[in-house]
Amino acid sequence: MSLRVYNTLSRHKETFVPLEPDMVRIYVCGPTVYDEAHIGHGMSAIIFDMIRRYLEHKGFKVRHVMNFTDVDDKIIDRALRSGQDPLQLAQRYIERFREHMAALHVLPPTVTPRVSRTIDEIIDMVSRLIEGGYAYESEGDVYFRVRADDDYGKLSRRDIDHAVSSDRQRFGDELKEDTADFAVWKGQKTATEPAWLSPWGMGRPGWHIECSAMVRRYLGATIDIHGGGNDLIFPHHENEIAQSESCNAAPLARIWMHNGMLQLRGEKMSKSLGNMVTIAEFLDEHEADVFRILVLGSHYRKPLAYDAEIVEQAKRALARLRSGLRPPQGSLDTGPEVEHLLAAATKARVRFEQAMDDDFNSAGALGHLHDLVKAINMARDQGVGGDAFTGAQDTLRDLAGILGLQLSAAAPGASDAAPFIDLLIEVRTEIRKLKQWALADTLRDRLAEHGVILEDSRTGTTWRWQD
RNA sequence: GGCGACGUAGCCAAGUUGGUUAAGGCAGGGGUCUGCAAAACCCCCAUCGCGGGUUCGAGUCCCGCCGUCGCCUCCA
Repeated sequence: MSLRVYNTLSRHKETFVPLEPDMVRIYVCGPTVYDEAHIGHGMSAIIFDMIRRYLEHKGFKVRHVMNFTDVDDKIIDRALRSGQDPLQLAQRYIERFREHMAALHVLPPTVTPRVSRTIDEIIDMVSRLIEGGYAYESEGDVYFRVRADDDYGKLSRRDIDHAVSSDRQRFGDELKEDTADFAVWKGQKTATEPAWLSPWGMGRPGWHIECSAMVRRYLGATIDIHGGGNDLIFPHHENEIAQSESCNAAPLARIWMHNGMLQLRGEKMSKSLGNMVTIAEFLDEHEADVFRILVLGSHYRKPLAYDAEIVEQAKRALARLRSGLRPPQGSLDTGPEVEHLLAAATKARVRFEQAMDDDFNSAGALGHLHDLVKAINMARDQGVGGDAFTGAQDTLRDLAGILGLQLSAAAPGASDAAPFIDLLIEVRTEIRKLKQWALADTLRDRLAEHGVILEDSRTGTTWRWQD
């Protein structure tokens, strides 16, 4: 079955056919690095990581490019206020970002270009735009001539006149021919801001041009998928399209994918509103898989309301998925129970793929994983073991892995305390044989106080760390 | 004001090219197992914001209304 993907440009799901068979070129807008990344960035990263993993699962070779905006007004502001070098400040947050992504098990993109290292390509592109009549210099700045682009506004579905009327009230920018025009190159205003030599004097790139230049350099004129948060549709992606398509005379991206916003207390979480939870804060308290389940548990295009309760629910859902990986308790390897389990594993695989093929419906896919967990647990209760059992667990691990879930709980044996806990359990087992229930229960309760959960079963006592 | 999205059980949420029983998770209730507990398993728990319309048939299409949210300025 073929993959269908919702395209913001057409507002429809389209059958996905890459330009080159077996190869997908994808560009995702990355962060402006002037502060700690928040879980909204994490959400976006996880969504595109899921997409990339699934594409790879489908057999595509994925060339995935994500930029770091390391030259920007806010970086400059922040740096100057604290007496730092803007590029060094950006460098530090790039490193932080990478650490956080690794902690969230987000695969590193194939290439992560930065504005500060793409200046030549940007200048080249700006020059071409000027040559083509799509941009003009004005006192050291260069502006894109929006009126020269006949299909400007096609992505965000707005017409220039509206943009103009709302813009005109805010800016009285005499340097522009038209108030809807936007900067592709900004002349240097003060000696303290980073600047590079260009045909238009010292200056730095406008915000949108970097992505156009990076796409062109690392992926070519036309790519398969261009992605980002839906808050980037206008003006950022609209302007990228304008620049790239005017420069290259080719479509920028076949498919535009946009994820919904993470909202906190009913509002979009953003740095400017100051209502944010950083990735570091989240990971201080919860595992990476919890966040991934939280994000992939709803559709990527929908807004996601974040609060303590959905974190708790995601935590439970994770524990539930993990229950499917507990060892078998029997060795039954033939019979209807085994057949049922095998059928469930096959069904899970098929349904998982169907869901994911339908515009990366990860929430539906997770549901099918839960169905498989139920079948595995039922089989365990029925005494199924052997290859059929471990095979079904492999399927679970495999499918979860496509979503980027680790599912590995902190292994009980991995702690220094493990030998002592095992010893206590041995002693308690003897106590239970003597039916000294009060003492046995006390032991269990006291261990629970230290986060060690004991579970008695016919085959003995097992323990695990509290979730 | 312009553009767009969303509204499914107590909570999260899938399903909308119309068609047998509206996924799944969490919480809750009942039961099995257990010395007890935990875990697991079994059973129960919605007619899809509201009002019209199209149709043999609509959560799924159309119109209106209400509500929530996003973009229109930097933002994943």
